[in-house]
Amino acid sequence: MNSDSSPSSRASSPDMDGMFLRDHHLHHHHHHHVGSSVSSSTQSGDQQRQKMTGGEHLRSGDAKSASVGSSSNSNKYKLKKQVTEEEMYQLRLKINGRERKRMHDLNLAMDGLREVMPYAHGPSVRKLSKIATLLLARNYILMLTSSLDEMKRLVGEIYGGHVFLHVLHPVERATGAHVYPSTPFLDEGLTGCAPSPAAGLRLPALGRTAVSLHHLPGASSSTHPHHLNGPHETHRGGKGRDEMMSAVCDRQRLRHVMMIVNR
DNA sequence: TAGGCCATCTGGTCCT
DNA sequence: AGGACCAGATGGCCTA
Repeated sequence: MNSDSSPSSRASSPDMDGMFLRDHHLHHHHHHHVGSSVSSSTQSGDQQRQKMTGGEHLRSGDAKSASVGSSSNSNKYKLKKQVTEEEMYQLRLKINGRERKRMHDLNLAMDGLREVMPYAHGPSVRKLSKIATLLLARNYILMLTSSLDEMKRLVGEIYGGHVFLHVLHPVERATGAHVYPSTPFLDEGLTGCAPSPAAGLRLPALGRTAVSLHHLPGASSSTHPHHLNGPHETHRGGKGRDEMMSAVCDRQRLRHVMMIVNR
């Protein structure tokens, strides 16, 4: 399954069963055979299967053949040796299929996360990348946590401290410093300007695909399709927080808040 | 065209 | 032993 069903989706994914073995995988110890691997990616499944089951298909780098060679039990060795190439082919297909399913499930979970993220959804909006989704989610959680804490403090003040429930933010617990999301959800993780070292999300080493911070949706530009800033404040005491406070002052909503707090 | 993002395959490791 | 998980490698698609 291709999880990209949005405008950002690829036009097509290679035939799954057909690409179970690329040329560069057959030549596992000879990576960077660019020329041959390019053509192999367009081969049909039958063509690749023929390679796999052909005379020179099993290199020492192959997992199963390697396990055969490393076996210390001679009987086991003979049994392993009897595994036919067809069986190995089927096993490879099976393993690849499991891995595909695992990644698809991961992508489904990522889609579920995107659905609850505060950014523009829609068919005309490019969906968040995986890294952007995770960074946004983290900062969104941080913001919600501190907002909840502030609501509870306000409720406590209104009721003369009788219902004062100060829930320490995880970062506060770790550092003793009070935490407010001073930047848009995504911005914090992207810039590394987290409230504290404990909260700072360091960008992982992304290999050849280094993330361009300024290109991530909503990171800085308000003209980008994703407005992560949206109705949420960009700093302490911003518009979003004012709205929240006014909402809390609404008597009906205050009752609702009290129900939640005292639950 | 380069860079970003992604899907897929693969081999290794860990767990049940 | 088999499955889950992970990271590396590779090629395809898209966009600035």
